[in-house]
Amino acid sequence: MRARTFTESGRRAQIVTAAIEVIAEVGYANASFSRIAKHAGLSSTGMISYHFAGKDDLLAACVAEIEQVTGAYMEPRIDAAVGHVAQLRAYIEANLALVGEHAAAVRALIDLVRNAGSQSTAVTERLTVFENHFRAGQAAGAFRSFDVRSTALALTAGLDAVVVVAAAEGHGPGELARIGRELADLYVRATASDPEGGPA
Amino acid sequence: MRARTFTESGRRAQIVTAAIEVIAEVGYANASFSRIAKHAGLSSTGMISYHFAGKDDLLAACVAEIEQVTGAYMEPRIDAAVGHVAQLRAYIEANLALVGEHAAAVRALIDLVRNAGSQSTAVTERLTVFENHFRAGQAAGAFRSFDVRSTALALTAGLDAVVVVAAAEGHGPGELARIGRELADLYVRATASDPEGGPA
Amino acid sequence: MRARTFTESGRRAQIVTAAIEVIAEVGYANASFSRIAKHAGLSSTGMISYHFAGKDDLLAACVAEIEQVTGAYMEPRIDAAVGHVAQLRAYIEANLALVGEHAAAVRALIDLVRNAGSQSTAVTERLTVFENHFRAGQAAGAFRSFDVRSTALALTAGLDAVVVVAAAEGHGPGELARIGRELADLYVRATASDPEGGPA
Amino acid sequence: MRARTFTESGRRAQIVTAAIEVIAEVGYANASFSRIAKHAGLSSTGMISYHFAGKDDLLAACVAEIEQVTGAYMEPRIDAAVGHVAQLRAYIEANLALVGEHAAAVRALIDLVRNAGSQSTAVTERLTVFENHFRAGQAAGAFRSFDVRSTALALTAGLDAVVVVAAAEGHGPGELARIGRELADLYVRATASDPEGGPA
DNA sequence: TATGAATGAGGATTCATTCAT
DNA sequence: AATGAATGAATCCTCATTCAT
Repeated sequence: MRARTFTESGRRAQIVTAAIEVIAEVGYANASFSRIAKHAGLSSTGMISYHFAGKDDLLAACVAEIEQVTGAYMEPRIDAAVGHVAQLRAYIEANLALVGEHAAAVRALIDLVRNAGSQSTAVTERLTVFENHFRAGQAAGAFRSFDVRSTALALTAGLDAVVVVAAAEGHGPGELARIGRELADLYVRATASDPEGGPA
Repeated sequence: MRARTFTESGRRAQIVTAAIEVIAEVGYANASFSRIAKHAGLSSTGMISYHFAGKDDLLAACVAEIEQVTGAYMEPRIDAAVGHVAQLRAYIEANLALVGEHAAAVRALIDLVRNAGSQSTAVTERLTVFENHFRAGQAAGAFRSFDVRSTALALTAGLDAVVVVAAAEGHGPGELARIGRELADLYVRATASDPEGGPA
Repeated sequence: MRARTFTESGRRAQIVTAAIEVIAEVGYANASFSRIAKHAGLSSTGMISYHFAGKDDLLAACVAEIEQVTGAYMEPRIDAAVGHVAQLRAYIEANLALVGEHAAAVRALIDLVRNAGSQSTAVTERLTVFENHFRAGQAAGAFRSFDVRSTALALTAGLDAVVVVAAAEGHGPGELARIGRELADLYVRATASDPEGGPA
Repeated sequence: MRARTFTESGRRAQIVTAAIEVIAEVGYANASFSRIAKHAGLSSTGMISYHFAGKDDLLAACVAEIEQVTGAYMEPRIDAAVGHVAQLRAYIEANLALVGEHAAAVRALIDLVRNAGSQSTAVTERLTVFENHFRAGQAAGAFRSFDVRSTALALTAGLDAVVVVAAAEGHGPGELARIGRELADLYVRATASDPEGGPA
């Protein structure tokens, strides 16, 4: 029933799960210890402070938990794709598909990243992954030459926005797949290497 | 020196300016009346409540003020461009250039949009503008056929992310122009109509 | 149109009238300068502070105004009655009839008396009037022998309560007259001198 | 020393007791959390908010506590009386006697009922009790025919007023008993059924 | 006379955290 | 390991009053 990371155990995991659901429901800004404790069925917030060093610690644990869950879902799908372009497409489509499976986790993660992103190391990681992927793809001729940093930033942020809206609107798998293809098309074209000659 | 909307006067404008700077500095979540009052050199938060009906009112005034300032900067530049594609490019480049002129305003606006966006009408407007622009461009053959909603969402969110980082890093005009061209390239390619034949 | 005491003039009277209406509407506790100023069409509360030494002063002016209005209505009716018992009855019936004519004033007055009564001299006056009336009536054999103080207190407070409810329920003149007779009967019997023999 | 309801325990009861005393001292309108906390020896108002959902909750707890205390005092005395008239008299005399035992509670209760009465169910109850008592007594021939509603209202309000003043003046038991008899006489006469013939 | 901006204390409430048990 | 009471700072907001214009 309850998703739990292998590193978490018992109460910690229970609180993390509750926190994720609360963040998904009321947003990062309104996710107080009070609300989380109530959602977790705890009678006091002291319980949370006891198990976590502070709010940052709890939030970091949430990020870790979500990444564990989402990674387990997305990684095999990405790895199944062959080639830099196909993997980019696979990433995007898997991310949209993920919305259908773990809507709360996805919404919570994006909210967390937006608001507490600067502190977490886990947060900057995805950007680096994208940058490296783009650089490798460029070297292999799969992507055209562009500024990997700005591009990675723009594309991941855009993807997040689409995912959040999709999660909020509660689409079925079919519609999510369609949106995933749309966005993948968009990003693939944006980064595609030019055919011989190329544009002026 | 102080930007002010024609409808604002005296203290109201002063408070709005302070609020924008505070939001840009510490973020929407931490922009309390206390901090804003201190930043504005006011002795109490009652002053703010005196001039604004509530936090929402103040925030709305901030959005209005920023949009006034940014609109005055960007609109002529966009209007100077001819054609749907050129205008898309102009929008993006103008937005990056704006960072050099009004960094605080830009950062504050994006934070405001992210956090209080759902309430404001002004907030959803830009999305609609993009959607309409895409639709018109598609009809004119300037853009390929794509889902205007998801695309508008992804591109505006991506643009915002790049702008925020650029603002935070304090680039000079030259670097900002370069990033603007990069992003414009990215988005133009993403939305370009296919040459004859086109891809499979 | 506007009821005004001869001692009041212009702005003061306007503010007093507004204050009475506000007290009648939202109650003494919620009758802030803000609300009164708004109701009076004034743009600031400073206006009120300018014309009145303080809240107590304004409230005293309200009491005076209301007593002027209600006195003008009730006194002739009471004076028309002959005899102590008949005057008691006339007082009660006139008070209920007054509800139909000046509901707001009556409600405001009772609220004022309840909440600010201890300070005002005007407030304790009615009690004294009742006590004196009872004493005189007792001396004349119209009333039986009872503690005039407790009785005056109990009867005036009971009358007030009935008046408040009657005012709140918006009865027509007929119903108000009926209630007046009911209450007059009650109080006349309560104070009536015993027939020869008297009760056990 | 400290009155406490069986349902209350520890701090809650302590705060309720302090609140009752504060209300009795400075009145409902001025009974702020600040004052109550200070009176209870608490260092912050947060303590109160921690134990009570809000001001309404605290006030409701006060009413419940007082009713518990006063009920325990008055009920046996009323039940000991036989007959409708005797019970009316017993009620009034017990209420005055109660002032000698729990002056603060009585004053606070009346203030609470006056100001926050509309919300509480417990508040309208007494009126209904009186009305039913009168109706039953009328049917039994103990009371004359009168409008039970207006009468119940007038008599309870009058009783409250007398009680409040008596509580404020700090009478001894003897004086309170005298006032009780006075008022009981008054009310019994007011409601007594006519001897054969009846008055003109 | 009149205005309305400014003040600063006080209102209830929520917050993350600590501590004794 | 767990509890839950206690804390006190911080939140936005309303209040009556003052003061310069």
